[in-house]
This record gives sequence, C-alpha cells and structure tokens, in this order.
Amino acid sequence: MVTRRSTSPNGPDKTHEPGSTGSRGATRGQVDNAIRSGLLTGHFIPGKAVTIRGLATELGVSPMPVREVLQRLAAENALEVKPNGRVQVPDMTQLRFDELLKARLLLEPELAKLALENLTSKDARDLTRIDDDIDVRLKTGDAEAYMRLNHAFHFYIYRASGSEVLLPLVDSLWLQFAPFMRTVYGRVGTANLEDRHKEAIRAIEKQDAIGLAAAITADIEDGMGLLGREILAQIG
Amino acid sequence: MVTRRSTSPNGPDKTHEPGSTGSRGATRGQVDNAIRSGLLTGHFIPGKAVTIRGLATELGVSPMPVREVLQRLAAENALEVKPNGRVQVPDMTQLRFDELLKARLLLEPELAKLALENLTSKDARDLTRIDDDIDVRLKTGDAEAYMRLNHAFHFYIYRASGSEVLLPLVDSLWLQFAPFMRTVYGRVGTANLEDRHKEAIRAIEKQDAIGLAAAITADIEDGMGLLGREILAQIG
DNA sequence: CTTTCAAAAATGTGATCACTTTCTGGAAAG
DNA sequence: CTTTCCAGAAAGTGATCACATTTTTGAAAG
Repeated sequence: MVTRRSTSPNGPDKTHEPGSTGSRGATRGQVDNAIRSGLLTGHFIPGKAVTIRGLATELGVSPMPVREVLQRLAAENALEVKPNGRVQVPDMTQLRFDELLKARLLLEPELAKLALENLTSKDARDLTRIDDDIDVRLKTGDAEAYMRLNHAFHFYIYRASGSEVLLPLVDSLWLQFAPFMRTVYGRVGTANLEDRHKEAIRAIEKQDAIGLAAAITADIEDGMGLLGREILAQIG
Repeated sequence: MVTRRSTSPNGPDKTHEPGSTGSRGATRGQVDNAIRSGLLTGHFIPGKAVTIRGLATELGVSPMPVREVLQRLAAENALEVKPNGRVQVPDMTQLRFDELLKARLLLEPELAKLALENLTSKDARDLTRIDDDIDVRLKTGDAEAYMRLNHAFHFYIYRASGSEVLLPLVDSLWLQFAPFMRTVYGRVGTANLEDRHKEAIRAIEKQDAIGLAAAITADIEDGMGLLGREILAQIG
C-alpha cells in the first residue's frame, strides 16, 4: 500500500517536505511569489502562453500548486484564461490601457494619503535610498531592476496605509500593466524616464497630503504617458 | 441551493461527463457561479468556515474544482485563507468597511459615467422593471431577493460600460460587503431601505452624466449608511 | 461540573492518474 | 510552393490518494 514517490529522474521532490520550509501552503506561496514577481519584473511577455506543466517543471513542483496560483492570478486579471483553457498574459489594448490609467489615478493618490500619517522621517530616508538606486538603474538601463525598485518604492508607501481593500485593488492593477511596461522599456529604453519620487519624498517629510497626492498623480501620468505614446505603435 | 446530480449515493459522477454541459472548465464555472451568487445573496455568513469537501459534497462535484474556485475568490478578497489553511468569509471590521465605502464611491460613479453612452431608453425600461421588482421585495421583506435584484440593477448599468478593468474591481468590492449586508438586513429588516434608483434611471433617460454619477453616489452613501450605523452594534 | 488529554474525525495540500481536447509537425496531395 | 489532413505530443480538467496538521470528541481525572 505504498505509492511510489520520487522515482522519476526529475520532478517534484519527495513528499510534502513536512517541516522543511514551514507552515501550510508553503509550496503554493513560493510559486505565487515566483510568478507574481516574474510578472512585475517583466519576465512574462503579453500574449505568451503560460502552461501549468511548464511552470511546474521549471519551479520543481507538481502541477497542483501552479494550477491554484494560476487561478488566483486569473481572478486578479493578471492572467487570462482563454476559452480553450489555455492561460496567457493578456494583450494590452487601448481600452484596457485607458482604464488602467484611470483606475490608478483614482486609487493610488488616495492610498498614499491614507498612508501619510503612518510614514515617518525614517521612511523618507528608506524611500530616498530606494530612489537613489532607481536613478542608478535608469542610467545603466537595467529595466528589470528598475521595475522591481519602482514597485518597491510605490508599495513601500501604499503598504504603510494598512489598507485591506484599496491595496489589493492596486496590486491587481500593477500586475496588469507591468508586463506591457516591460515590452515598452525593451523598445525605447529607460534613459529618458522621469519620475516624481523626490517630490513624493519631500511631501512625506512635510506631512503634506495634497503634495503627496499630487506627486503620485504626476508620477503616474508621466510614467503611463510614456507607455501611452508607445501603445499605438505596439498595436497598430 | 444548488442542483445536486444525485446519481450515486455519494461522490461525484464518473468521468468528465464529456459532452454533457459543454466546453472546457464547465464544472468549475458552475461551482464558481454557485459560490459567487451564494456570497452575493447572503448565503454565507461572515466568520463562517467554508470547507472544500463540504462544498464539494453539497455541489455534487469532486474537491478539485472547489479548491480552484476558493483560491480565486480568496484572490478577490471575497474569502479569507487563514494561516491554518482554513477558508472563511472575512469578518467585517470598521477599517474594512470604511475602505469599502471609499472604494465604491471612487469607482462606481466613474463606471456609471463610462456606461452612460451605451445605455438606451430600452435599458431604462429594463432597469425600471428591475427597480419595480425591488420595491416589491423591500415591502415583503425578502432580503435575499432584494440583494440579488439590487446587484442586478447596479451591474446592469456597470456592465454596459464594456469595462475590463474597473468592472472586475467593483465586482470584488460587492463580493466583500454583500455577506455583511445580509447579516444587517437580517437584523433590521428591509422596510426602511431607500435607494436612488429612480434618480439614476431618470439620469439615464436624459443622458445626464453628472446626474447619474450623483445618483449612484447618493445610492451608495444611503445604502452603506444603513450598514454603517449597524456595524458598531454588530462588532462592539 | 470543569478541566485535561488522548483518540478519532475532518481538513488542506501536494502528487499522480485518466481522459478529453487542443495544438503541432510533417507527410501527402494539389 | 502551398494547402490539407492525420498522427503524435502537449495541455487542461476532474478525480483520487497519501500524508501532516488541525479540530473535535469523549472519556477520565480533579
């Protein structure tokens, strides 16, 4: 009455690895982080198919946790389940882009204002450190590192809000436009990117809610503006 | 609540039921609809545990599609996966409630404005029919039917927007507050509920974007106001 | 009657299987 | 050279299994 385990040359490791990593759903959490960060840093290209077995092999786990994570990400509209069951990174369209911009502009400044009272001068210093790193990566043209750090910068602020509703919504929005962002940077580079991070940091130091919201708004408009100018070329 | 296959004493039916219902993922879709509408009509009580095997048995399917749907709904924050892996309907808190109200006020009027240009006088008639039905249910105190119809009314409008980004976000918000809504109606009844549906219909007939947004805003504030007054009693 | 604690039941998780559908590649026909 | 079509490969889906953990139960002890 013994099921054969770990007989195949490669494939998932032994059993549940009882106390290896830790608590319940550890494998799923690991898979979730891997795919999420892959989306946010542009490892997945819009239109590219994402297969359960492929990812499972790549991550060294069984198809099960991958299936569940893919369903989760599809529920957040970070992935798209096509009628034939195939999963892929959604293609960007003008409609989707316009809506993503609108939703970001509605939610993110509000989230930043909620976060402001929880942000201290220490946080401003942390953010400055991240922003300095961003400037370096922009100059060296490291698009992947830039995307990761830009995400870290924004969500350092948003997370401080302690939000349980708005934050997940914004999370979903970033997962949706990030893959497209990456294709644009691959085309036009990162050299002439400008952000309003320093204005945001200054507003945090002064506890200036209006100023912070304005900085975030401008940052979104600038950043998405670059994407917007390229979207027609990409599609048309 | 849900159709039971009732072929064998227990356990799901044999194989995939090849051409029975139709296309790919049919069972998952059925489970998804069942649980979603259950949440929206208040069949699930906040704090109540939701078990995979329990739902699977109740719906007459194997645990697999239920697992995936529960993960989806957890990703939309309609359900909560606790550290021990158990899944439950999240409890309402003051923080969550305030954020849900804020998010609804930010997104839904905007969504209604997007939809306006696609709404015709025929749609106004359809909405009137739904609203008349709502009035009846409010008088008879049928909370479940009210919730279903109120959802139908709002999303009849929102769906007309053709939105692919804002609409799913609002979907998630409704899934989050609906279960709590139900518990409040069970406590205070539905008799003294007032909505701004007729104002919204009038604005649609006149193609008045400002008026429609104002009606939706007022409708949300009125409806959530009733919930808000009860939330402290429920929690404190 | 309350508390303690061990046995039993229930639950989530990861893996694997069987089956159907879908996609891919290449040979054959035009 | 292009198109058609079929066989093999690949992929998603639902079901089932084995296992660790958690929860519940129920009896014994205080």
